[in-house]
Amino acid sequence: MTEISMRDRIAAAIRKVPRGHVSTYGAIARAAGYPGAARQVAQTLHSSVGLPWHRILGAGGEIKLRGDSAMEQRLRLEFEGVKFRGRKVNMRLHEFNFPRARKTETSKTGRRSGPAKPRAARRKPRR
DNA sequence: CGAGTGACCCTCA
DNA sequence: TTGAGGGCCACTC
Repeated sequence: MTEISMRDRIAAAIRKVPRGHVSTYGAIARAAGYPGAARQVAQTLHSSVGLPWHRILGAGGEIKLRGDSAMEQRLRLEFEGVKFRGRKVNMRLHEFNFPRARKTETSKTGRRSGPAKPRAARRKPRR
């Protein structure tokens, strides 16, 4: 059952991000159960309302927005106590870790410890 | 039903 | 560190 739409699930993950913390599209997508669906996270933020969209940043903690939206997001985050490091956010201090997300904890290299799911379709036509 | 788009991510050089 | 390329997935026209 649980015919939950992907957006609802993503929205739920976004709502789990507490104030003063931030997350990335990829992290939200993974926490929602859709690894690689980072783009859908962005669309969900656009379609859904009432979500802390300003707490969602791009990879590396950089704001991928443009124009006034980017400025607003930055202001909102700073207002919540998020520190910015130049144009990027200091994820090291505010990157939220999802409770359900079991990413095998990155050791130290920060890389994913092997593809839990053999993405066979990840073939590269070498050109 | 097909093609294009998008508040993106990851990997390699 | 920065830059470029390829891939993923849902929604819209």
